[in-house]
Amino acid sequence: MQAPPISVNDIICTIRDSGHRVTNGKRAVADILHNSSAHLTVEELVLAVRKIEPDINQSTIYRILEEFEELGLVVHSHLGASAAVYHLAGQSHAHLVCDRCGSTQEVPASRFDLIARELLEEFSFTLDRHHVALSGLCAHCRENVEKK
Amino acid sequence: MQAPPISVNDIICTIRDSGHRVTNGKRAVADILHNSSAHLTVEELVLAVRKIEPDINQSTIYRILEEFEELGLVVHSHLGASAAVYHLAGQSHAHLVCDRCGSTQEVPASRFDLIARELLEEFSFTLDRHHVALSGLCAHCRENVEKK
DNA sequence: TTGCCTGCAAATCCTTTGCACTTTT
DNA sequence: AAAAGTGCAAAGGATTTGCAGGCAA
Repeated sequence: MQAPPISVNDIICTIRDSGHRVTNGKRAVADILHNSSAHLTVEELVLAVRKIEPDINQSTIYRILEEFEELGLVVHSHLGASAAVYHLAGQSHAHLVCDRCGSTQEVPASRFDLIARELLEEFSFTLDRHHVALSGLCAHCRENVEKK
Repeated sequence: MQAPPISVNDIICTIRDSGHRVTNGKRAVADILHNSSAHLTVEELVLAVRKIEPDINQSTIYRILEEFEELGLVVHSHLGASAAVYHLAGQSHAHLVCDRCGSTQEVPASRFDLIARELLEEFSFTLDRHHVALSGLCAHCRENVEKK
């Protein structure tokens, strides 16, 4: 059920095949996302990309990410914090976000196969398992709450 | 598993008990949220509250909602659209948000009891079932995608 | 009276957009 | 050369904040 890992080359080919153009900026974004298992904010992405392409502009990053999302290469989530985070679609996982401390854990997307099937059958809703973000309390914050 | 319904009076008492003050603005916000099963944006809430308290300011609404959330009376979700939506915690349900058309369906929170238990056991994560928002495709948009 | 609450306006943060210029194809 | 991509700056929307005055306790 897990999508196969996507190489930087796969990304480049997908861009070209879709009729879009391959630029240094896109190569750099693909590179960063591929070499980072984390979920990055646009700001973090900009800083990272500038180590490769120093003159890249933030709005260009936004536009590249928009294109990558349309191509299904990238997904983003709102993890409670204000800014959205992005990562490659191949690294398919859900986020568990702690309401208190903001920490996040990742859960394999396959864990949502069952509920995805239920939602499809009962609500005709096709869950995007690349894009699940669940709120709650992490173990640590849970303890602190209970001590009160 | 469903939280008991919260009356406007319960809300007022919770505010007072917590040491916060009860104001007309808070009463109005409690009233609107209680009488609306929908999930409201701050803007919608402002318009609704102004029918009761014409001079209320938007930033006051934000501050009231912040307080209500801290007290556990209210929860908000980011339903993909830009603005967050708020509703009473007692009206416990998850949102299914269509990525294409933005439509939302509600699902009883109890549907997430099983996965909540799994997440707790395997990841020590306490899911907040009041705050689940899942992305995907609604039946209608699903059809359109397949026709392509 | 005390100090929490509010209105107002300005600030901030994240994201989008218009336009002229530069690349990719 | 044509079209897509980019930098820059400005606009946009959502949310937060500082401060002076107003109101609940």
